[in-house]
Amino acid sequence: MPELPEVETVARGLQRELAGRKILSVTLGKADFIDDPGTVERELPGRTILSVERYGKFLLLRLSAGEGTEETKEESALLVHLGMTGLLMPRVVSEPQAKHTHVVLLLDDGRELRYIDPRRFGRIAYLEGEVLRGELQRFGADPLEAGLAEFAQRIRGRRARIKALLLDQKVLRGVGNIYADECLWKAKIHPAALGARLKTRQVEELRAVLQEILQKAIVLRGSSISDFLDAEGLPGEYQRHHRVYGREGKACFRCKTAIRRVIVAGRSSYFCPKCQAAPRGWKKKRAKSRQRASAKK
DNA sequence: CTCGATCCCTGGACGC
DNA sequence: TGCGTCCAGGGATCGA
Repeated sequence: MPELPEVETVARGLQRELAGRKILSVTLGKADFIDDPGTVERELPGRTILSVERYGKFLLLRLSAGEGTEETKEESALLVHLGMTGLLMPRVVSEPQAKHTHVVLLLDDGRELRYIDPRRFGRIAYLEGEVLRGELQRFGADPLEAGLAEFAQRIRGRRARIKALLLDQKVLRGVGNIYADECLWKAKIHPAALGARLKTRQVEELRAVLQEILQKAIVLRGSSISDFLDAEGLPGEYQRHHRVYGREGKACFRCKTAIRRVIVAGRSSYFCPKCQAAPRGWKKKRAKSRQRASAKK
């Protein structure tokens, strides 16, 4: 599941491989996850990939201006979200296509950029000018760049649970379920804690831990827990450093207490019940909602 | 504003 | 071997 470190890894690989390459043609398979397939097919051929950047969990392929629009010089880009199972990698044309290959961009060097995504939870969109800028503005701060003041304001100004805030791309762009749990464990904050209730000290710690863990994960080329591969087709290594994610029932690395899993913000959340103290009222609230759920049946 | 529920989708795990 | 069922989860959306 590609989150910030995985997308950063792919972006770096693609930048190395694709910068300066020209797109000759576009072939689409199943296109139900593409914003406007017709626009993608029409706009991409003839464009040069200027650069590949990460923006939150998106890959941003910056493109040269289209023909006939030289005077407007509108910036344009192909946005690619890998969803849960998306892979984006250049392959030589002769190599057989993997199953679930939905987008193929033929390049001017004998290779093609292939988008493979079994579940099609990803998203692809060609955007330019004001629309592109508007789309990018919808997202919150990059967790690696956010200063303490901005970070604190984004977290403490909200009453939602910290897990929900970390996953909310309008608050911070790029954090997903795995790194949210890893960071909360390291910062000793319960996933159901309310953002507004966090102490100054905890907010500072959380920001530091986020940056430390994300940076470390980037160095190790991300986490490959199901099927993530980078632009070269290589898995990441950070899954070996996971401390809580996917470790229900196993001993906490700090205190040996059994790691537990609860649903917070609709997502599996792994935490240590001893290191990460539950907020007031949380246990009662959970019991109640579980009662409701079983009464329904 | 915040919550939970529901949908999208396929592959893998599991039970029989 | 082959079913059926459940689960994984990022994000959009909707009603409470």
